[in-house]
Amino acid sequence: MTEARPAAEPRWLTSTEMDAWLNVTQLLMLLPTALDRQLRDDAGLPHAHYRILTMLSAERDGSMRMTQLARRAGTTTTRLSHAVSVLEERGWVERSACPTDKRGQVARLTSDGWNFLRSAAPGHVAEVRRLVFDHLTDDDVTRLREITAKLLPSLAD
Amino acid sequence: MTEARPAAEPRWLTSTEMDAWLNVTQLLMLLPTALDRQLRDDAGLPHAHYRILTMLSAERDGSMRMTQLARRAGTTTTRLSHAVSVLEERGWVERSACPTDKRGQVARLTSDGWNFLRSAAPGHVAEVRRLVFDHLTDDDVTRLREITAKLLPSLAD
DNA sequence: CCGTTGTTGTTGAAGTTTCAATAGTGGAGT
DNA sequence: ACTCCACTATTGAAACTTCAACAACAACGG
Repeated sequence: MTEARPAAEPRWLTSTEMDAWLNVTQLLMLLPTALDRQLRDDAGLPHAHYRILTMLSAERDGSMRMTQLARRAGTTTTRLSHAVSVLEERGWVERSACPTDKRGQVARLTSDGWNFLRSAAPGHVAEVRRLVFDHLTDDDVTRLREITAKLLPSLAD
Repeated sequence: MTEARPAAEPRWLTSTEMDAWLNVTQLLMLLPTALDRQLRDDAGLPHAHYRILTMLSAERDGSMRMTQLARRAGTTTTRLSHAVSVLEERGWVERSACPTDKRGQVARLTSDGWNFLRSAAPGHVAEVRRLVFDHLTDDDVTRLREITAKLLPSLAD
């Protein structure tokens, strides 16, 4: 025998892959921090909470089941449960029992929630432009959409 | 006069930009969570802490000033200070006074720190491959490196 | 109908990040 | 030497996330 099974030399990253990965991880650290800062300063909530509101606002009635909302927002049910509690205290979201499944809860954007989003959106979009799209060509954007689309499926369970 | 200054209609995202942005933000939510889970389960620390160790390991003597380490790791000095306290308790990092600047502190990877990294790296690289590079062509990787390189400068202060 | 298993959503404690405040030192100008 | 401002790093409290445990209901098979 030559070597134990799990000790087989791993396939390390190539030089190009390593460069890309260093950039990606740096972006993973810096971009959320930058988005959080703008939203905290200007609107008083973290990006993850803002995201929950926008996902609700994409529904016609501004409401969604908790589990589905968690999936859409890219978060966990635990995180969502805590977050909705905060958003509920601020009056932007309301919980109600699901009529078709007694286990379920439905989160709904309140009137204040809609108003808040309308007031916060322009500043946030401006920041997203400033941080991201101002630096990219149309072709970059298309390619970014394609590449991210390839990565998402395996991350969504 | 027609309208107040800050109320000018913002430049909303185009359809393509919005698609790309939805993907990017979803990635921003899911990828760190996935990296954290693998590292917590297999190595017992979050990705941000692992990243600090790898940045130290890239230095020949495994040591760096706190502020520079924070920049390299894409974090803040506050976060780093807390993180190094944890890493120090686990025996993977040591602090010492900077000889040339009495305000400064130097973080250094210990022998245990090096050993830990050697043991954790293969599993982590495998996960990075599984989550990211297995889904991308060589051209994708090159393009990803270019696009991220365009975004980083404005994020690094 | 009953037991079993899976799903939904919440909770509390522990760990991590954020924010504001702070102490100590460096550096430039007077 | 002194003043002023910038830089370095840390601290504690509040906010957010993670993890394990749990309660309640749904869905399925016997």
